[in-house]
Amino acid sequence: MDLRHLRYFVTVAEEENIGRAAARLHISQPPLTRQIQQLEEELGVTLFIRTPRGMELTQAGELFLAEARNIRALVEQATERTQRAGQGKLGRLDVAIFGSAILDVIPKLLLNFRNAHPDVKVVLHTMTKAEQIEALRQKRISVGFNRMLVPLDDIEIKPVATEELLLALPKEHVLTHKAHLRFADLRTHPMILFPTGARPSFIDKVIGLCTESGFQPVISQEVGDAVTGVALVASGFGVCLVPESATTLQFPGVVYRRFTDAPPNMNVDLSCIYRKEDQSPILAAFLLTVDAHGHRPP
Amino acid sequence: MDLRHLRYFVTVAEEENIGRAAARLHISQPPLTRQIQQLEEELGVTLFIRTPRGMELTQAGELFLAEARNIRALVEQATERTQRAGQGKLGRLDVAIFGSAILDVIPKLLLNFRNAHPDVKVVLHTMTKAEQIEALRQKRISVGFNRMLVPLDDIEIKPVATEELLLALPKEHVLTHKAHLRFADLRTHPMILFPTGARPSFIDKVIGLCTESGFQPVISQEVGDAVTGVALVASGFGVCLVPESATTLQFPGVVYRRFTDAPPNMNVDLSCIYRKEDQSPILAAFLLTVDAHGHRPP
DNA sequence: CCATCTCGATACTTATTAGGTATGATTTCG
DNA sequence: CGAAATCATACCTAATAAGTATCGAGATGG
Repeated sequence: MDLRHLRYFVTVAEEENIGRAAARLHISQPPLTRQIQQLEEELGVTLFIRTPRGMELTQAGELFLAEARNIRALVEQATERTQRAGQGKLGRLDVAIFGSAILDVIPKLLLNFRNAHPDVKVVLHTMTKAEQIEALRQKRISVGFNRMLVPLDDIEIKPVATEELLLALPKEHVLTHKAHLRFADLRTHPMILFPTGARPSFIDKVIGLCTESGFQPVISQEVGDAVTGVALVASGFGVCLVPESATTLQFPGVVYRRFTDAPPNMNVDLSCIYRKEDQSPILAAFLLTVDAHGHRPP
Repeated sequence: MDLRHLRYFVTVAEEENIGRAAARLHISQPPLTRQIQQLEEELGVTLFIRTPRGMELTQAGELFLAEARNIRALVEQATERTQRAGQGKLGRLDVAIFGSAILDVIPKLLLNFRNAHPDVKVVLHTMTKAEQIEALRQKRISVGFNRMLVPLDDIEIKPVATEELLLALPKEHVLTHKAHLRFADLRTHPMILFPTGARPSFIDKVIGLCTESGFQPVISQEVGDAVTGVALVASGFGVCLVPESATTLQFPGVVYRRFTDAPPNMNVDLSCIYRKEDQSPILAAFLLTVDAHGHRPP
């Protein structure tokens, strides 16, 4: 039995006449007669009573008509849904983020993507950098977001945003009142660094900048993420260098200051990573959204 | 797209390997490769990632796999159900009965049929003889039960049972105490006759018997059916000739008596009627049940 | 009441397409 | 680096669906 048989059968049942049905199907009458006979023979059931006026469904035929229509509708629906899935418009995307990345750029990105692809279920997973790479390789996720990524053979790195580094410091701190804040001013002030965990990471960027400026940072405390860092700033543990997006965190007693001598390398990247060989249309659509988002003035 | 495509697709998805799938399908590998390509082309969707280790479903492929399995199961179910319908094991049978036929033989018959064909929904309609014939012709019913039927061109009549006529009479009636009740004894006793309505019917049978015995019945009352007749016997309106099956009706104060001189024609038939050209397997199954039921000692 | 029409069935031919054989291209693995 | 495994391609054969012409049984209408 074929879907053709069902199509033919439904048409004959609707027209109650083989000739008219054949015309509607754009074939001639004899093959249609034969296909119906074939269907009846295969089922072992008489589906039509042949009368001199045409074809009349038997009770079994009535039942089969309902089933055939249902099956045809399901086939159409399956086709449509599969095509939508193939175009990246239907399905699921597992995305990994790191602790404090959920601050500014990524939520906007996800919101854009959800608006453009409402039937793609985006599932967020919080993972460290190492966990993200392992999860990518095991295909538990399709995209990860992170900073300070080192190239790998099988993982593509796509820059999403570059953020300037700002200084988070207590409202009453001596540096707060300087007209021109320079990076070298940090030399003697205790600093909160983050994140602990896998290297290289943001912490190395900060230490590198200090070294370039000719000093070793005075480390007050190492913490897990920017949120904790800024919380400690509020508590007077010291100052903390944070990416610009962290300014979303408004702590009472904490202010953010830009450096007036910011060198070109004094910013930190945010990238997304995915398997190089991943051809998933949903990923492709997601990367398009990332591109669209990325094109904004520096 | 064909059901073949679905079958092939599901097999390849299950084996994750075209060669093994081809073996399971008892075809060679190249045509299977082509059919899968064809399916992908028609859908416009990549269903598999080809790797040197085999075929791996894409996300769209996973979705299509679920749909394809579902469709295949439905096709199988549709086939099965249609075949059961074609064998008269599934469907609906509309049966007409007359007022008091629901007393003995017909309920037993219907019960037998329901046990043998539990998935055939039997729908009972109460109709007069004329209504039954009209409903048969309009295909609103498939079978009718009645008595005293006259042959028609398009309607087949199949005898179901022959019942002796008994006399229903009040417990205190003078005839109750006669050792040998003869038909001619009815000559002077007021009788209740039934049914009113289309002729010929049971009433004509009774009048005919009286005429044969050489008298005109004294008509006390004409009523619609046996139930009403026996009820009036209980109320003292007179005696009433009823088919044997009416003895199921046990009224206080009413007794039934057999005639000792019952002539061969002193019984009444119960028949079923159906369209001569009706080839419905459900009807055929029902008539088989009627035959099986009919074979019982007189 | 017979000619005519309608409808499905059949016989035969043609065209399409599924399936088979042989082989190629590529990757993995010992 | 050779061998094995995997899917893809080219080409041919076989199965089957579709087309043409015609038949035969009932209805229809002058």
